[in-house]
Amino acid sequence: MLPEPYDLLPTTARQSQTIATGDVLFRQGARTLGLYVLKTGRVHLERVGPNGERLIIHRATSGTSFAEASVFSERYHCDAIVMDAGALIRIDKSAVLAGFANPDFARTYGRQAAQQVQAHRQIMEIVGIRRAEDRVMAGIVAGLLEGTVVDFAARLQLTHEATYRALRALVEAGRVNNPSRGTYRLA
Amino acid sequence: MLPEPYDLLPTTARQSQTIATGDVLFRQGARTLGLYVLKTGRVHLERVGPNGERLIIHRATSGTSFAEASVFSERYHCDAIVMDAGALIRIDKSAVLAGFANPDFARTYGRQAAQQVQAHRQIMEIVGIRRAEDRVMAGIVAGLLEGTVVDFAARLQLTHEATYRALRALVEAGRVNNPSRGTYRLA
DNA sequence: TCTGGAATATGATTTCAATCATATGCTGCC
DNA sequence: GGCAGCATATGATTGAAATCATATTCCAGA
Repeated sequence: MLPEPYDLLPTTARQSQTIATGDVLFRQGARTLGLYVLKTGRVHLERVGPNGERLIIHRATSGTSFAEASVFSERYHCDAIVMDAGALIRIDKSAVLAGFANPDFARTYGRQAAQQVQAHRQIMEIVGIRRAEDRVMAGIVAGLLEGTVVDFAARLQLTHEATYRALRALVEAGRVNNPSRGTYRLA
Repeated sequence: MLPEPYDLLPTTARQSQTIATGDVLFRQGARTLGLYVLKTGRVHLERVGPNGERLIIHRATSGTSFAEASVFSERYHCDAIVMDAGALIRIDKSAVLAGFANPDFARTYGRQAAQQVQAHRQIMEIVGIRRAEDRVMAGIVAGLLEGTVVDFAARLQLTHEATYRALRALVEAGRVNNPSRGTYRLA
């Protein structure tokens, strides 16, 4: 199903569509239609700087929403380009704006957003840790190691090699257990 | 005055207080009172991991709010410790929750939160750029260089030395102008 | 006006993560 | 069953940012 809080909006507010690599969902300056929930595939949000520099704003991954702020804007402020084919749901801007009149939707939206902000702040703190070993340890303590080590490394802004080495060092220091190939947990 | 959207809440929902270094605003597990807007000073949010590891969750700076998610929780999930003396305003949890019944407050909250999420995503993308010179350039294009270079460096998760060197390299490459000591802008 | 602290700025050295390379195990699929 | 692709894992080398050091400028405040 749709992630909170958008599951509370009328089903008429959603449009499913499949996307192919290279598709452009919207362009900087185009009138805003709403936000998107990516089911599968990959989408990049890119902005062109004042002197023509391309700048990636965000890389959306499966299960996440993007362009939420477009709901409060007349025009998109970046391009959305499909990197890997997949599927997504577009959620009407007007439905979201109307949804804020429903305290249930509004509170759920607020809770989700506040938790997301907190998670971002924590990741930024962790990414600011210089030593790979300390960073990986903090990432584990924060519960960021749930999927593959490769994904974990990307979230920590480390190469997977550096992450594997740090994991091994932590295991050798007795701070982390490695019960089986590819699984690590706090000692 | 108070930053959006909290300026829309009744003044009775606010309590001003001064804070001294070492003060503890709340502890992990304590009943939640609400969120805070820091006027001056510095506050750290810290969490204790399952095995007793101290982990900084967030470092709040002047003019920003923190513990927003506590509004949706029974207990605080981290400690708030004053690092530098200053002043702050506490905003009642119940007033915020009640505020969501007001569509104007709810939409303003939603807009603020969505924009903050976007800003965080962009900073995370920029921080993921490995080369200091590219990172600094992206930071400038994104408009992150507004205060001091020292603050800019901290936002980029670079040392200020590395940032100064990157700025000099960008100036020498003609990509950035340095009209006067301490001021840099796109060429 | 003097002084202390912070920002600006840059040089020298070190360290440690990125990069490059290689190997193995696992999984899905043709 | 075999092959392709990916995650896991680790070694060797390189490169670039951190660290350490130092100097100047600027500003606030005593």
